[in-house]
Amino acid sequence: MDLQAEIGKRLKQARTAKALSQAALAKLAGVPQSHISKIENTGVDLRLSSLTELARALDLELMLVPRKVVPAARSLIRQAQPTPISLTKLALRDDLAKLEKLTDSVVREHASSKNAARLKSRIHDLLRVEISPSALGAVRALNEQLEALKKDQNIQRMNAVMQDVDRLRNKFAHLHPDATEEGPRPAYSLEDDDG
Amino acid sequence: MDLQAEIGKRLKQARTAKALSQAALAKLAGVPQSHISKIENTGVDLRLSSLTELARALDLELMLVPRKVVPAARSLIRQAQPTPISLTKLALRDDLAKLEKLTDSVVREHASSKNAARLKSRIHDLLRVEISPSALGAVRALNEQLEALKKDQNIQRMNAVMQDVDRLRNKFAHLHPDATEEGPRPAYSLEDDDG
DNA sequence: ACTATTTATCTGCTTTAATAAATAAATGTA
DNA sequence: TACATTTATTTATTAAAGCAGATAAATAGT
Repeated sequence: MDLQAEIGKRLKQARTAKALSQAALAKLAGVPQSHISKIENTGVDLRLSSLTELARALDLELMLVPRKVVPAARSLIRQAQPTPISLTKLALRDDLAKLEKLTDSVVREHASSKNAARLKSRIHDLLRVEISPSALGAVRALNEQLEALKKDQNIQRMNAVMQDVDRLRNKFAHLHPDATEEGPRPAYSLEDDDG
Repeated sequence: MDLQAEIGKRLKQARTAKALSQAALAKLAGVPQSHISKIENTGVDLRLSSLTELARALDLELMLVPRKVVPAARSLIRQAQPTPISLTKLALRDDLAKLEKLTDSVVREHASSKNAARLKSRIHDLLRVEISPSALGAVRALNEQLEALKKDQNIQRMNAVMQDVDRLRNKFAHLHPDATEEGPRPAYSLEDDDG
């Protein structure tokens, strides 16, 4: 990949990381939106002045670094980025929120069903447990099953879901034996427990 | 100072540090010499491609660094530079070489003078001692005196110089008592004794 | 489906870096 | 001083970024 494309990619990454649209960045950096699109997609042989304006707007600074220092500098930059695990944690949060919503939908659609009420109870038990980001896939699978249940309540599928819920809950309840005994502890947290 | 000028200055510094002429760098980087002159002196709003070619030729790399990481990165870069003390050591070497030359000149011009012969002997004693870079100023002052002696031998000035030479030698001979007893040990060395 | 937002693409014009040389001026050395 | 090397300045031309908008196409949300 050539440098222009690389810089363009880096700028796009930084922009999206700050949840800015191209138009918003255009305003901040004093560069037309159409130009930003080109820079991000086809690579442009930017002038220093344009690059530094864009960088400034994205809280970046252009530096000339001695080649032998580059690995160390890269390492510094990497440390300052959100880690993949943090991103997975964010994704897990989203999917757990979705799980709760889908459960409510299923219960609402099948209000008279005892099974539905039981399912809801199971799901809520699960949401009270601290779930590791490694369970992202399993949570997603549950969500898919619930989507299907929403459309068509099937007793067998519902039982299968409840079993999966129980299995998942048991997996993480064992890791935290106090979890079931404490009060309403949040099932997930955004706090950084790296330390 | 604006960024273009700053980059130009940085590039000049890197070039001279590598003892490259503008023409030599021009060849390495594939940029005309005339352009390099302009970049270094008036600042040019360079294109990314040009800047990276110049940087590459100077063992530098362009990086986009998050603002909060910049101080740390600067620190890394500073560590990778020759330290002021190393530069002072180089300067001392130059001035000691000059001292030796000037002495020879003075002696040559006043060949029949006993004082000149004595001075030469004193200077050679001094050059056999390990002199610290902190003595750079004193060595320079001696050189100035010798420049004056070259033009006009003055008995009083010569005596003053000899006293200064003795004083300087005594200062560093005390730090290394073995220096006067060992064989012809070099008076100075470029080796890095930081470790 | 409809609407709002975002991004990609296009047009026409201006500016300036880049290109290719040449040479004047400055600096360094013997 | 003479000569070699280095740097600064100049000329003419070309390419492409930059500027100013406008709008088509894609995406996201309800």
